[in-house]
Amino acid sequence: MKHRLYEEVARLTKALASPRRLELLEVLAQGERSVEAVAQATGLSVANASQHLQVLREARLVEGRKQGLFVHYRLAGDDVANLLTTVTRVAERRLAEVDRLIRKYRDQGDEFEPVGRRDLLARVRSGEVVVLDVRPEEEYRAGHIPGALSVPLAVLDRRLRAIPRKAEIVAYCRGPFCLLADDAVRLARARGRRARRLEDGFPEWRAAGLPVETEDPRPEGGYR
Amino acid sequence: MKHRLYEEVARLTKALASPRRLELLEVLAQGERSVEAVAQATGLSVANASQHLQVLREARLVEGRKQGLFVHYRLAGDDVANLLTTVTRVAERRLAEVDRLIRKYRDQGDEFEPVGRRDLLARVRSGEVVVLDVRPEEEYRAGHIPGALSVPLAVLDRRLRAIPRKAEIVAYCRGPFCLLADDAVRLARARGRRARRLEDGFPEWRAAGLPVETEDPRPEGGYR
DNA sequence: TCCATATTCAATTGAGTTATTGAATATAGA
DNA sequence: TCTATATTCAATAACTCAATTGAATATGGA
Repeated sequence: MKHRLYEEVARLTKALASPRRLELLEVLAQGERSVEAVAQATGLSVANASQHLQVLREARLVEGRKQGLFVHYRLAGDDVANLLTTVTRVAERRLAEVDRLIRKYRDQGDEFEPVGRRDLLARVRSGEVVVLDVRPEEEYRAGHIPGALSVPLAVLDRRLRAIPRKAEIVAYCRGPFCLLADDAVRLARARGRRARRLEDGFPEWRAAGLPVETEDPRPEGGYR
Repeated sequence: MKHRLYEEVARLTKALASPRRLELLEVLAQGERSVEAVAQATGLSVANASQHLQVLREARLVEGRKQGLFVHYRLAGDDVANLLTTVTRVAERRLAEVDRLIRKYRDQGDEFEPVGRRDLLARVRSGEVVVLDVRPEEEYRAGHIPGALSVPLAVLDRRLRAIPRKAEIVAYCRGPFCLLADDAVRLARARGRRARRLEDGFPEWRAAGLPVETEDPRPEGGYR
């Protein structure tokens, strides 16, 4: 009956699996607080805070105590505070590791130089690279590099999983001074991918007389 | 910039928030394993195991090493194994606490005696108790106790949240020898609710000439 | 080169989660 | 009793996750 325990552990980790609730716990780690005080401290709406607190209570990570109009919540025990610091420490270590990797790559030299326009087309065709258009979708529809997928920054993290790990990612946006592609590259690298930005952007591509696609041959992106 | 870290911690706990993945980690804690070996050990399909392993890899909880046809996965570090035991220990303690509470209540006497038919109707009307019909939905539709909600066992855990904590829960099923209601009561108590079963079941209720409802006045249950 | 095999991908389906909104409930005090 | 206030409830819409299926990819050996 090992499953029973896994279920229980998962109930607990599920309650922890939300940045909001982690923040709530952090607040409660400082001491007992009313719902409103918690909401204030975290910037959540009162109703939302209340619901999150109930999730935490069902997982027995916090306890509530009603006194007059107020319900005072607090951590359910020292082991909860411990758990919180343990999991945070592991996350910090992982994060530091990622940073270290990135720095190492960056120092390695031209592996992470921006990509030139000339190289790109052939490498897209060969499947060696995946080109991401990280501009808003309307701009993509109005014209984009052939074979590029429309992946606005907001959905990149989610879509990343659907892109083969071995492919190198090349992101582009509106031009050399637009930062969208830089953000995309940073995120992709943080997830362990090889990623570069196109040295300039789509306007320059078009201006150079290179081919442009206006219909999307794989709607929502061939990958997912 | 505290949010950045909460996001990171949540990425990690999200990866842990699945009984399947916890089981995978447990297997990998014993040593390096190929995808197929992991699938075998856990009873998951290979594709499913592979996907879960990738989630774990994105969270940097495991690492993969390709060798020939096989990819060998292993835990990403000692801190992962530690985290795993820490979170399990907390869950165990919570679980034990719940058991203790239940036992305490049970020993307290008639608070947890089954409910008699006579008492029930008045208490439903007063809102003092919530009556749950835990039989399959077809049976509920064919006739049930007035005011009862249809909550088959499979969805009970989910629906429980929508039932006010202060209300006592009374569950019934097919009769005194049917165990559905017992399971429901056990689950509800494990979630910290006051819950009892009806001493017998619906057939006896009907046989006693008590009122029966056949249309559902609050479809899918008035609560959620 | 072709084949067998381990793994991953891509799409789909159903289920669960989150934030938001407005209403309901409960309590203290006038 | 009525009122003001803290909290919770209920419903909804948008998003995210899990399992399944069949196809695609990569590798080692015949």
